[in-house]
Amino acid sequence: MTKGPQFQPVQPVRAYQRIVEQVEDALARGDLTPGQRLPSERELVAQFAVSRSTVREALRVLESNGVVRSRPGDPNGPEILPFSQAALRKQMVRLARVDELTLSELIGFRMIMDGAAIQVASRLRTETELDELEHTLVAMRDAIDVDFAAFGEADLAFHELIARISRNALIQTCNEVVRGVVLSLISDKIAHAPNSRALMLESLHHHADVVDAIRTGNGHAAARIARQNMFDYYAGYVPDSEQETLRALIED
Amino acid sequence: MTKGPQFQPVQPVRAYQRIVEQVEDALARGDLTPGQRLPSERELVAQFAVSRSTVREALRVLESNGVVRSRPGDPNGPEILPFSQAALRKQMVRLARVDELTLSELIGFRMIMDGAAIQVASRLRTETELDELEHTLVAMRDAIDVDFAAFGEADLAFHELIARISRNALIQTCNEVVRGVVLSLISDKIAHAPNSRALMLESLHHHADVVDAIRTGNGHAAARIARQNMFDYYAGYVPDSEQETLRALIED
DNA sequence: TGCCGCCAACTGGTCCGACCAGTGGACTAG
DNA sequence: CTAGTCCACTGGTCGGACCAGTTGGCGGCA
Repeated sequence: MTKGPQFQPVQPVRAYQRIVEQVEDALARGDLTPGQRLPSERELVAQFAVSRSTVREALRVLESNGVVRSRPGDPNGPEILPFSQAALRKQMVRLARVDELTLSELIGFRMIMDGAAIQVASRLRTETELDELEHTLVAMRDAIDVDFAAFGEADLAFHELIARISRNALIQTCNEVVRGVVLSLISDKIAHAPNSRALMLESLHHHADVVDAIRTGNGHAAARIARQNMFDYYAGYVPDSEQETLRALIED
Repeated sequence: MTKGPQFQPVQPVRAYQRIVEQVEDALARGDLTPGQRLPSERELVAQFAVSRSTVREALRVLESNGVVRSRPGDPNGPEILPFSQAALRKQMVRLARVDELTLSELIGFRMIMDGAAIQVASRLRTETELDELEHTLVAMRDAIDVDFAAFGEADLAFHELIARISRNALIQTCNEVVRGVVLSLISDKIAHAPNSRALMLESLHHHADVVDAIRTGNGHAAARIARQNMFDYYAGYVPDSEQETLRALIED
């Protein structure tokens, strides 16, 4: 067993990295808040005592991370952005294609998250939130007569409301991100399904059942219905060999 | 109701962005795979017909996204990296501090993910995987006599194994990322808990109960035990006002 | 007086050329 | 055949330059 002062491998710290760190730290400390502006690039050159190239590389990193946004000609300078899921989704999309995330894994993830959100929501929901859920059901029914995109939006509103009632922003964010990734993979297939209207109707009925279960406080049943619904909705696009893992999520 | 050719707001596409897109697309198509090398910056200048500043800004974005890594003096050029959770974690940490993600939301998320993974694992596990689980329990028991960090590692190994058995890499990744975020927030508090040894022992017993439930195929019970364990382990660090949402996750 | 249109002073986006400290392979001397 | 040197090339940084676009103020017009 070796002992000693556990040295860490030291890698050179680039100048633009330290600029990024300073900005992010200021943001973490609250010295910088969304909506505020950064000085102009040329002003930052003076403050950080580096060249404009270096400042710009730091700004590109911050911009890519969704921290700031630069607009040409804006006299106020780069804008500090509020957090957005765009960056998180970017990472997940990359994870989906590089690490060969399968569709069944994404759908299984959604079944878990949505089921859990519904289970929690059935406990914490207030009467007014229950009314809101009813309203989203009406909106979904109306959307069926419009087109598939409208139905998708209404469905999104339903699940966003569920996530909000569950009082967990992380569930909400992950749900939306993964939902976006799934749809980007198979939305065209769904839209061209011959029996899309029947699918929408069935999905609507499932959602209504979920709301009923939530009303009676039966979170376990509500969650099971929701998972079953999502399975029925997506299972057709999942290879048979992968469906077993999804079925394991439906069990009582 | 307005109709018409649905014009999209057009924002200028920066040159470095199109370079980033080309590289990411090549990666998505498989023309570029992890381990391969990009041409040198000066070579990219020629291929993309832009200035070196532009190439470098694109490389900084790619590097910040965890796609490539540049090393000074490397004659082989920037390296294409395999996916890492570092970028995903970075986004979540940012989400945690900017959007004021509460500790209870993070813990609730882990309770859900870990519980679901255990539920699925109890169905899909093989005999050899069951043996592996037993081994991680032994490792945890041994680690208690070392120190808290060792116990944390053994605990991590347990949950990673669970996630692997659940056959869902997304669960695995999210679990590890969120776990990292949680620990970065309260690891110091846990390490200085006066009764840390008692906590570790109790946690070990809970884990053993989980494995027993998995062995008998009782996924529902296993998941409930796991969620209860995580609640007991972390609840002390969560404000009373937020504990209600976590309790909603333990119910039968 | 009040409105409108022009203009100048910015902004960020891109390009160029240069220098530096490293790296690593080829080449040479032993 | 090995060990040491050397040099071509790498990425990191710098400074200056030009362009197109935005913006706000100034001046002229109604």
